[in-house]
Amino acid sequence: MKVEIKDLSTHVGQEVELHGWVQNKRESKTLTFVILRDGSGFCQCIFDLNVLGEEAFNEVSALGLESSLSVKGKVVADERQVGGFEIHATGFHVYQNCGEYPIAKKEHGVEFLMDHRHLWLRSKRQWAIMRVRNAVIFSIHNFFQKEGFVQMDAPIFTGNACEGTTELFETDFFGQPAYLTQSGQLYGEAMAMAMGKIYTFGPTFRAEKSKTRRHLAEFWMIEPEMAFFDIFDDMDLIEQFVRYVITDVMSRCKEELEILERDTTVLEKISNPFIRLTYDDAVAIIKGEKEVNGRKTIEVLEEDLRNTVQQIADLKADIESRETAINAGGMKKGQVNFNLNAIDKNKNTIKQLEEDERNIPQWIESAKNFTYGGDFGGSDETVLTRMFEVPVMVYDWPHEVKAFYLKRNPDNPKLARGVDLLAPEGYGEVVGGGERETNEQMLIEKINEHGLPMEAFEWYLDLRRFGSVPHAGFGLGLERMVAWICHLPHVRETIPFPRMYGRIEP
RNA sequence: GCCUCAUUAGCUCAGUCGGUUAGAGCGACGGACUGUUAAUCCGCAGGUCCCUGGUUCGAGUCCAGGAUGGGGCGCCA
Repeated sequence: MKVEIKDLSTHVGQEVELHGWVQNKRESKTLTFVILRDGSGFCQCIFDLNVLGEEAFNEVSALGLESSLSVKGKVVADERQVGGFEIHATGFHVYQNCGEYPIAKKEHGVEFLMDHRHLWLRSKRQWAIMRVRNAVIFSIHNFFQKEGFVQMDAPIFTGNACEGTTELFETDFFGQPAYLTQSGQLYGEAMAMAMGKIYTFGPTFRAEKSKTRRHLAEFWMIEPEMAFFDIFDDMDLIEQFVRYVITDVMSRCKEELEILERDTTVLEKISNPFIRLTYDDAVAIIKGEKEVNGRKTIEVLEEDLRNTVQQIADLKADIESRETAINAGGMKKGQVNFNLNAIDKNKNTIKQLEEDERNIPQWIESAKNFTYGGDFGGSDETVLTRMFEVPVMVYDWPHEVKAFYLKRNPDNPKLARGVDLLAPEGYGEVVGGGERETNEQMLIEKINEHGLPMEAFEWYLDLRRFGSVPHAGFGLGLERMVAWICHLPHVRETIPFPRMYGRIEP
């Protein structure tokens, strides 16, 4: 009977047939252990010389990693195994025995792995990440659907740079210049006026030459837009939404998060209320004028820097002692390998820590010198979120630094009702949104101020001419959300084939 | 666009003050051993030291320029 690995628990004691690839293999004289992966899971299959006979046994022993095959055998429960089951093979069919597989069972560099992304996706960590991504997408749809939102799609080709700020990819649309969308936001507003509550879910393109762990040139964004919502309704929804998605994904991806060695106690903090700060309060905290739990940002950062320096020293001492032990001789080869591996790992960690060591002083300077009125930089976000265990929402921004379509605070027209949700653990801005300007005249002023072509916004202004209502929305960066949930060092691992500055293949 | 770090075997990395024939581990391959989970043992193969130019009796090593990549800033989700 043909079954998938994920369903083995319902077939204990039965003869089944699995189809998959050799994820790993260990051989001995009479037994060969193959970790088979079929996309749904991993399962050890045991091939016994005495069961299969010499010819068949030699064939399976000779299989290279990622060879494809089907295996017939009996399902046996075994607690020691990943997934809890193993197969005692009675027969098999090889689809292809492949040669040396490029991705070895050891640490690889980023560039090598990115060049082999089409194969890297098969590895266990990537498998886990892609399943979390899938779960996040599923949860997002679940949340909005149960809340009565209608999913609608914004166009990907646009005729103009709609927000006028970022650089866009230009393309040819039947002889006219066109751009790949940087946001579905404006179209979302039009759709919300038709349906009440909508959300878009699609790819977004930014032509910025960003080289950071948070940026992609092509990424997926979820943009809900709600009629009759103000900034506070918006923040309530953001909080509810983010909490729902994370809680749901944690419960459905236990195995995946375990593979990723994600410390979920940090994620569980999501059940506590999120921090809400006005821009003014956030600036005071960043600059160290206001304490959080009796501590100032600069002190915390300086302590982080000292810890980093200490960690580097500790790791170097560890490397040195291992090297001394190896050079002293008398060590078994296996032990030597183990120590060499540990040294390699430590050296990699040191490289990362040394980058922190170079960056943290810059962040401290940037925090000290932050001038009121400016937008937050990546480092300011890191500094601010470093002070809290839960996501932080910052709202009421100086209107100059935010998009033209944001509504002004009626009590203080210098402030725009935008809100950013900053994730903990250095993941930065995961959500950006706010209440939209409803006043036609204010919008016209802003469009002129930004030097945008008025004729391209006539349709948008119509939304304020015909039944204008308070409304709000936000945009969630899918990849940043996945990176945060999985605790990944870079968003490039959260999308099957990342498109970023300097990377268009594979 | 700016700052910073890097580039040596298929992969991960050593390579001292500029010195003679460039090393290790992993992987691969051949063999021994083993209910194994990246920690057994022996053997074997494997190099355009990123590119160009310069300094020098001599450059993987020093200098200049370039390419590619990592990270940070700006920009943003």
